[in-house]
Amino acid sequence: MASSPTDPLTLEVVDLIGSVVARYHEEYDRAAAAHSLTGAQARVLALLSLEPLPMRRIARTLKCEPSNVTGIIDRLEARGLVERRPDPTDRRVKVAAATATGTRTARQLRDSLGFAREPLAELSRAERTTLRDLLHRMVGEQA
Amino acid sequence: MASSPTDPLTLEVVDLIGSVVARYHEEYDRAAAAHSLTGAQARVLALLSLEPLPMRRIARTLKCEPSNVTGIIDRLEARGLVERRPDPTDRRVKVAAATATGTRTARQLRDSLGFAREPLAELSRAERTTLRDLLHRMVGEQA
DNA sequence: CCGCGATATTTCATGTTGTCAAATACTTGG
DNA sequence: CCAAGTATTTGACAACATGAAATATCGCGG
Repeated sequence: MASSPTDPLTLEVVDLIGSVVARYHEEYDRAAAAHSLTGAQARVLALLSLEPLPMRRIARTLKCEPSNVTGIIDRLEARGLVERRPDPTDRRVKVAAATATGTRTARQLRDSLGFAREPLAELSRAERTTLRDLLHRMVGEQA
Repeated sequence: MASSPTDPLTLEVVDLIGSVVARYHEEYDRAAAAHSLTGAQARVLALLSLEPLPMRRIARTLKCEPSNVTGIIDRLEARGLVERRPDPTDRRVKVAAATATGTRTARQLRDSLGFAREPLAELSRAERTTLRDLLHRMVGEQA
């Protein structure tokens, strides 16, 4: 190990990551609230706007119980943003898919988020590249 | 603004930050669960281990309603990790303070977190310094 | 000094998210 | 075909979050 857990520099970086995490959530929830969505609903809608997914896969991606996903999809479906489809190859599974309205909402959400997180604009292109590489190695190593 | 919201490099960094956020939560909740604490409880306990705070200040730091803090402190107090003290200068306010046990728990929590987040060790000292500076500018600009 | 508006905390009602256990429906391999 | 396994839902419950209303206290203007 390159440094002890209590190494001051490491602790400082860990704290900074904590700040970034807090900030990220704040903005994510605010953007979601602008569409009367909760953070969890927005996350699932964003997922489904990429591709339809069976309930189980959503749960695995979110690292939560499938029974939890039922409720979230229920609420999204009640608002017409998502629909449940049968899986032709396995009648047990239900595939959740974003509706046209849902896809549109997801795109607006993503745009407003990308825009809100633009403090990255304070960094130069070269700096953003460096940041990308460092973060990539971090998440790469821990995955 | 230095780049459009849909700039590919910016979007990639934003996605990476999303990964870091997810990973951070996962580890934070796991470390908290090791002490039978929820994420919110662990966060408040960590706060109070630095210095005692009035309920209102806790709410402001957590960006939530004061009525929410009441419940979290209730649960921490029931387990002897925190205590409510009167404020000598204003009898309306109650100051929440970590007990000796609470302080010890908070320290263990912090150590295990620092250790768990040691994928930072994959980065050299110079790289961690660069990362610190970049993150610092990010959160500095947006604060 | 008195009273009135502001502030700190709590309580209550309600909604969302999360867990776990059990029920139901379906698939698959022996 | 049947038993074991899988996908989803349901129900009970806890934590977290908000907002409105109640209570206690503060501080200031008159």
